[in-house]
Formats: sequence, C-alpha cells, structure tokens
Amino acid sequence: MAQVNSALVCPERLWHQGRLMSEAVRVRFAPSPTGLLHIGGARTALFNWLYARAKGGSFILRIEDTDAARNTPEAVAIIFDGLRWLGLDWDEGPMPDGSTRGERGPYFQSQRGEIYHRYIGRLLEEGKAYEEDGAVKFRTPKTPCTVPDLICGEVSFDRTMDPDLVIRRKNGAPVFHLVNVVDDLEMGVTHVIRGEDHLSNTPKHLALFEAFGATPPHYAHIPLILNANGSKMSKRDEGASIGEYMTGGYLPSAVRNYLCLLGWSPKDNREILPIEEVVAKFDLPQIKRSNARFDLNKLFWVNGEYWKGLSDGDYLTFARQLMADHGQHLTGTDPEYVDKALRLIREKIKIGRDVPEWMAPFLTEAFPYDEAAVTKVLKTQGARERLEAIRQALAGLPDWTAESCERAIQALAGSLGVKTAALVHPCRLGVSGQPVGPSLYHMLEVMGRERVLARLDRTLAHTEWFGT
RNA sequence: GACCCUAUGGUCUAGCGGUUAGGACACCUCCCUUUCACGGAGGUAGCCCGGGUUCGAUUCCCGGUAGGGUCGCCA
Repeated sequence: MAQVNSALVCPERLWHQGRLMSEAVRVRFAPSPTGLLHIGGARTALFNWLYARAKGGSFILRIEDTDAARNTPEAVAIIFDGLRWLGLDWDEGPMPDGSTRGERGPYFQSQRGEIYHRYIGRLLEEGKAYEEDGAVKFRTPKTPCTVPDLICGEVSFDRTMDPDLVIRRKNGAPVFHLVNVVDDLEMGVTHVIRGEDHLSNTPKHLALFEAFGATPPHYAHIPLILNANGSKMSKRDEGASIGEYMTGGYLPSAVRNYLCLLGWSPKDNREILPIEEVVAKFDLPQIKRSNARFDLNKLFWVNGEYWKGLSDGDYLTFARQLMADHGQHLTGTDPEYVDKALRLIREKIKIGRDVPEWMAPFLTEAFPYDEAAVTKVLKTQGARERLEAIRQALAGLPDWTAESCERAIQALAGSLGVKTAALVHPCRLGVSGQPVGPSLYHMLEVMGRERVLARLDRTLAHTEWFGT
C-alpha cells in the first residue's frame, strides 16, 4: 500500500523539500463563531500557539464567519474571551478592542469575499473550474496523492474516483475548502495544525494549492478529543465548552496544562509543568497519533495542584471574585473577617466553585442545618447538656484563640468523661450547621466569641431537637 | 458501504526486538486526624486477537476486530 513510487507522489511534495529551514513559522487558529469555544478547538488553538511560541513564529487568529446566521459580535467575543482566559495571545487578527493586528487581513472571512471570487475567477479562466447548475466546480485531479503529515506520516489517498468539488455555491457563496485554502495561501500560513477530522480533506486542499500554483503549507493533524465514553465530543456534551471551566472556578493555567497532556507528553513522567517549559519542549513529531478521552477527574486533580500553588494574594482575589459571581455580596461585612475565613477554608477547596459553599456558614446567621447531622449528633442522649457545657466553657475563656478553645473543649471532655469528638461534632454543627468543615478550633477563633455564643444559643433554642 | 487514522491497566501516557512493562488520575487498604479533605505508606489492574519475520516480539510486517474520522452547494 505505502508505495514510494514517485509517480504517485504529488508534485506538492517537492515544494516541501525546497523550503528553507529558516522560514518563519506562521500558524493560525480559524474558529467559526458558534457561540462557544469548544474544548477541542481550544486544544487546537493551544497546539498552534505552542508551536508558534516554540519556533518563534506568528500565531494568527482568523474568524471563519461565512455563515452569516451565526456571525454575531457576541459569538466572536466568546472566542476572544476563551483564548485570552487560556493565555493564548495572538500576533495577528482581530483584537477584542475592535482593532486589527497584522498586514495580511482582513481576518474575518466575511470581509474577504472579493479575494475568494478573484481566485475562483482565475480557476474559471484557466479552465480548472467550470460552472454547473449555477455553482462553480473545481476539476479535482484524478491522480493518487500522498499527504506528507508531520504527525501522521505519509498518508496516501486514491483520488481517482473523487468527484469534482463545488467551490462556489449557487447562491454565490464560496465553500469552506476554497476559502480555507485561499486564506492560508494569502496569509502565508506555513503550518496547518488542525484536528484529524480534516486529514481526509487534505488531498482536496493540496489540489487547490497546486491549481493556484502555490506552495502548500506543512500539515500536522492532531488527534481528536473524545468523551469519557469514547464517543465524539459534540457541542452539547457536558464539559465541551471552555466557558464551563471559566464559570466553574477552574484555574486557566490548570485547564491549559491538562490540555497540553492530551496527545502530548514531556516524556519524563511529570504532569504539572509551567507553560514556558511546555513551549521549550513542544514539537509536532512527538504528538501522539491516537485520540484521547477527556478525563474530568484528571483535570480536577491538575486544577487542585494549581490551586495549591496559588499565592495568598492571588487566592484571595480569585476567591472574592468567585463569591461575587455567586451572588455573595460582602458589603457591610468586615473584609478582614472575610479574608480570615477564606484563608481558613482554603485547605478544603480544590476548585473555585467550592468557595461560596464553604464560605456560606461564615456569612449568614440564617445558615441551614444539615438534617442528617442534626439527627445523628443533636437528637441523642445528653446532647443538650454537652452543648450547654460547651457554651459555658467557651463563654468563660479569658482569651479567644484556637488554642484556648481547644484546651477548653479538651478539658471539658475530660471532666465529663466523654471523647473529644462527642463535643466537637455538636459544637461544629451548632456554629455552622455542617457536619464537616475546616479545623473547628480555628473556625471558632475566626468567627469570634460573640458570634459563636449567639449561634450556640440559637441552636440550643431548637428545643424540638433535644429530648427533654 | 468506500477510503483514511488509531490500538499499552477504567482513563491520560512513557517505553520498546531481550524491561520485574515506568509514571499520573481514578479505585481499594492502612496511617495521620475533632469531621471532611489534604498529606504519608501500600495495593488491585495493562501491551486487542490471529498469523508471520526473528534465537527472541508489547515493540517490525500482514490480516482480523474494535474505536474514531472523511465521503455536502456545513465549517
């Protein structure tokens, strides 16, 4: 099958061999504004960006907005936001502020109509395309072809039975294959790094480049990202949109790190790597050729690793933002108290979306009680007496620190002849409504004596919980 | 259906003609502990199947199977 018969090799291959190694790398990410940034698209963007940064080349953003119905400023903004969130800066293309960078624009396909029609006209003039039923069809070469792919190797296609390709619809609109090739040609793209779903389309693209008498770019088809069950990840699937990670409290560096690990590996058994190191090590030939399933568990773990590495200041800033996003407005609340509480719950948190949940008991006196815990801890023999004893011990403390609280409760356990746990659990439930949480004694210290005693009193007031 | 790509524990991967097949996530056990986590120490689990080539295949070749992709006047 894999003949190396020169007669079967596209002339395009010769151009590759003639390219200079010093040629400046130009890669592009060409999303269509669908209203979300797909995780697979984000990975494609990431790999293009990595390659550009690794080779000192340019990363171009081109918006494939030929489908007018989906072409809204909001949809384009979602692409901008997603790329910027991931830290993937582009050297050419439309910028979020409305300006444009780069000399090879316009970078919106919707503004490039004249260019496409000029190329179609050329094909028509040279007899390489013809009109049929109002559409324009490109005469595809009926010869075998080998696609030289930087990741997949030499991939051969028959092409002898390929039908001619519509390049301009009856309604006058040029099709994807045509515009994609023309844009890559006009923008001087040197490496097309895209999903493997385009591998089978590449012979058509090569034919178009040849018809234009142009040098085709190098191709690198990267494996696809599949769902956990191995099916194709579509827009509708859970976790398919970058937006979900942005609002879910994931750290962008963590998502980016995880995405790097899908199809690429540093080969030294490390999982957590600064992006600079990935850039330094990244290259196309070492990319895996098989598809990968998206593993939310692992992303969660990676996120936890990054979470731990956050500086105190960054953590507080991030956490406050998450609380605000969650509707926890802190006006009127002592900012120092909030910061202390945030620092205390940090150890409980692996992902941003947990911040509001763990913070809730600190922020409201009307906190709900965990019913199962109430039944288990408070509706038991002697619970009321123990809780009252705790209140009394805490009320009489000369000073209020985690250490003094701990000493008091342990001393009480000793005098009552019960395990410390028999006091800790009711106390935790009494001041937070929760069976779990951060270190109890530190929580008491942060909450302060006044708040703690008031909460214990309110808990004690629920007489229906305590057998009399 | 045709064509193309792929195939290491459940998942992501390293490796590779001769290895006790390495790491990570997840899972299980134990330790730590006021809870849940974290952390620490262990553990279960893998080279898709069948033929070749070879002294020797997880590794190379062929076939099968499975998964994915492409076959639009979608992008």
